[in-house]
Amino acid sequence: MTRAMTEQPTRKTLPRLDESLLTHLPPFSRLEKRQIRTILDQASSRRYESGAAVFNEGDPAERFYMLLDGYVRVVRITPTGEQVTALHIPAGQLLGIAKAIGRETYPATAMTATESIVLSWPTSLWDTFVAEYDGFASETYKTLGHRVGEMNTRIVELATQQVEQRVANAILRLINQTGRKVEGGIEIDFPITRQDLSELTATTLHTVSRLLSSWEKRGLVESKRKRIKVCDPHALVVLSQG
Amino acid sequence: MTRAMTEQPTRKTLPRLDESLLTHLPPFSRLEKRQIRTILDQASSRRYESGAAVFNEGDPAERFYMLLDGYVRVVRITPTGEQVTALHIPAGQLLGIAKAIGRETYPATAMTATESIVLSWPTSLWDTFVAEYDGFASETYKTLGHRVGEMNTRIVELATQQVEQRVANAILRLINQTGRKVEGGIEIDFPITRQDLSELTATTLHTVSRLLSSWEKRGLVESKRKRIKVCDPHALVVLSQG
DNA sequence: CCCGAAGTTTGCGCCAGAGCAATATCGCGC
DNA sequence: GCGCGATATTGCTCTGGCGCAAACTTCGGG
Repeated sequence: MTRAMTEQPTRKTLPRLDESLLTHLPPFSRLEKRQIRTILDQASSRRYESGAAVFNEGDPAERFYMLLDGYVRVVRITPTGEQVTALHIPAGQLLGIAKAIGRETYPATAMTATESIVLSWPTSLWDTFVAEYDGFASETYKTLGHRVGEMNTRIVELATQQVEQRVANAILRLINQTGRKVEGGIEIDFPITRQDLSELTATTLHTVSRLLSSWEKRGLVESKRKRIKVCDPHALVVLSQG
Repeated sequence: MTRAMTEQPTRKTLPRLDESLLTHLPPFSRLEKRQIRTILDQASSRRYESGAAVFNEGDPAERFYMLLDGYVRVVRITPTGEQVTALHIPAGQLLGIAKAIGRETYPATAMTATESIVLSWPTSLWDTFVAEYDGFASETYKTLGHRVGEMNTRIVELATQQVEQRVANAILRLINQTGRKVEGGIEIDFPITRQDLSELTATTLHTVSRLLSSWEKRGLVESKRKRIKVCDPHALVVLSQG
């Protein structure tokens, strides 16, 4: 139920950032090398441990971020201390873009799911980015649109599907976003606990554990501590349609 | 469970639109009378019966809309035909703003909950509006931000609250958005069925009916067919916190 | 190598709320 | 004023999955 609050990320400015970090990322892909240089020179870079908070729900939105490497979970914490995961963000996406939707504070907490590398800029630069950099605004809003779609899907799932289907869907989505092909199947390439999955699917870690056990018996998945490998994706898809 | 699809809105261009329709609405409030005139001249206006679809999920987003009067429910329909209400939109807000989030199609269906009056413009004008009209973009994104917040809240509610709390919350939200003060309480000022409420809270009409009956016995609400009046809002708030 | 913390598995009982079904009521159209 | 379809109420049953509890496994640190 309640989870320990993990804390404080070690700040660390990396030597010097290379332009190639950004050139292939959608929000920046239409920009000149020179522009990217400017952007990088204004950025700070930070490494976060796994489980660290990049920003917290309700904090003033002083910076916006680009996740260079790792995974981030966007979670909300209820008055009773339960966590609900609203979204998973893979490397290469912006986060903390409260400004884009006219907010002064972050609407949710962002926690790293693995060790992660993050760039950030002060929110005061947001308007400049939007105005000066071709494609930045439109790509950002595309990301936003995608997230809205995901949230919508999650609402529909929560409203209509059984737990088994939700868990199957969640795993499939993780596999799609972050699957790594391995011997005998596809693995979610970051550590994920039963607890994490239960927060993602609005159930308990017990139920998730039972489901995984049962699937493992049937040969659909294999899982060790914090690792899940899907051996028969198609069967999972069938399950998820229920 | 499944609902009849109601259909086709009667098109009707009203005589001539008055500038005062828009001057006080946030997206247009900073504009000159002259600009508003231009905007109105490009708009078409339409009246929809209660229960009509303004646009459907998946349709190409050819127009965007401003709800002048009435209420609109934004719903998604599952493969099995169940409806899930994602959002309620009161008069004075934009809808169908797929373009704002980089989408080419509408992500959900918008159905009127009452007879409604709607203005619309071709999506091709979107960029012009954003570029030419001061405050239009920022107000739009504020609306969007607000909706994202609502969706988030709904996810958390679905994930953590009991049915009774969800129904109480839903009613309170409707009262806040659209409450009309009447003799002995506050009433939701559009017709809403048990079925509608169940789609809003991801439960069944039976359960909603039972809850309302029980609340009525305790004097918290009074309800007739399609009408709900809250007599003791505070008690409902207490319930909703559970 | 051992210990403790974190993560996982599994059994059991229970209950909120869904499903089913029958009946009652409302209000519109003719 | 009547009849029918849409809406609402209520009783009964059945079950998914949660809460609780206890044991087991894995891993990292000293």
